[in-house]
Amino acid sequence: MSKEEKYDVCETDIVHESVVASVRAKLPDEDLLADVAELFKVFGDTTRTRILSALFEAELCVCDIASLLGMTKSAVSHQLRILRQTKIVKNRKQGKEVYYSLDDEHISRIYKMAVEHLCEEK
Amino acid sequence: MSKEEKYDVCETDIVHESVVASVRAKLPDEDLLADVAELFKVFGDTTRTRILSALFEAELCVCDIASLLGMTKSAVSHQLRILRQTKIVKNRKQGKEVYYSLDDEHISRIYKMAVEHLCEEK
DNA sequence: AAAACAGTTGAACAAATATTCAACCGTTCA
DNA sequence: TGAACGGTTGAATATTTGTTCAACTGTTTT
Repeated sequence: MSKEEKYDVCETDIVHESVVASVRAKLPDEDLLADVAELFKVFGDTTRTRILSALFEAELCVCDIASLLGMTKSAVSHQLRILRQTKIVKNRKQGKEVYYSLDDEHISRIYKMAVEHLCEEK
Repeated sequence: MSKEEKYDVCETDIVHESVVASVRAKLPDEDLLADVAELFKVFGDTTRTRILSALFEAELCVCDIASLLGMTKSAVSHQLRILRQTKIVKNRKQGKEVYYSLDDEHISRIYKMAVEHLCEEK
């Protein structure tokens, strides 16, 4: 146990070893944590939250959303792909148009809860 | 109304104008949306979610957290600053050590809700 | 069949962000 | 007082991520 072992990582002596050990035992596994972070990351972008709050009101095609947000269809489509991959949004093709709507009520509630929280705060 | 006005933004003819108008009227204001996105962005990082799930279990000093996550104190401190600025975490100084704990129960519930949601899904 | 349109995609670019590194501050203890 | 330690900070670097641009697919319409 040379002094050289005590780098910046600080994993010796002074740390409250017993507390750290007990917390470590209770930590959720890394896979779950990664999923949680990924879900929140999806909500953590203004463009996507704008898209979502639009879809809370109605089913919309890409062109509608683009016009609503004042963005190009391309930019919107890119973000819709992310929302689709994370199962937050689903789509339905009709003729030339692709209509998007919310996929998961469960996830919607998380989002609305946050909005309400922030509303109260003000 | 020349043809040149119809760029990629697609804000003419074919769009479902009445639907778009009614949705636009119901959209939350931009400030709120920005706040929502910002809050989620904070949760949207693996390091921060790991820190938070540790603090759910116990109050911890920076050194504890660093050792728990296998990261440098500096990296942890940078992330704690973000969590502090967004009022998700608070700190208490005692001697040389700074102890961190969760600040807002309200926000904690949002986080836990997401974790539960993802647990069920599996 | 060809033109027009809705939407997607991949590469390139620009902006945002996490970690590292080194220097620093404040407290404790010899 | 000064060395040791916990913690913070700012600049630099590396990575991630959002938007743009141009090319493309598939459907409708003439």
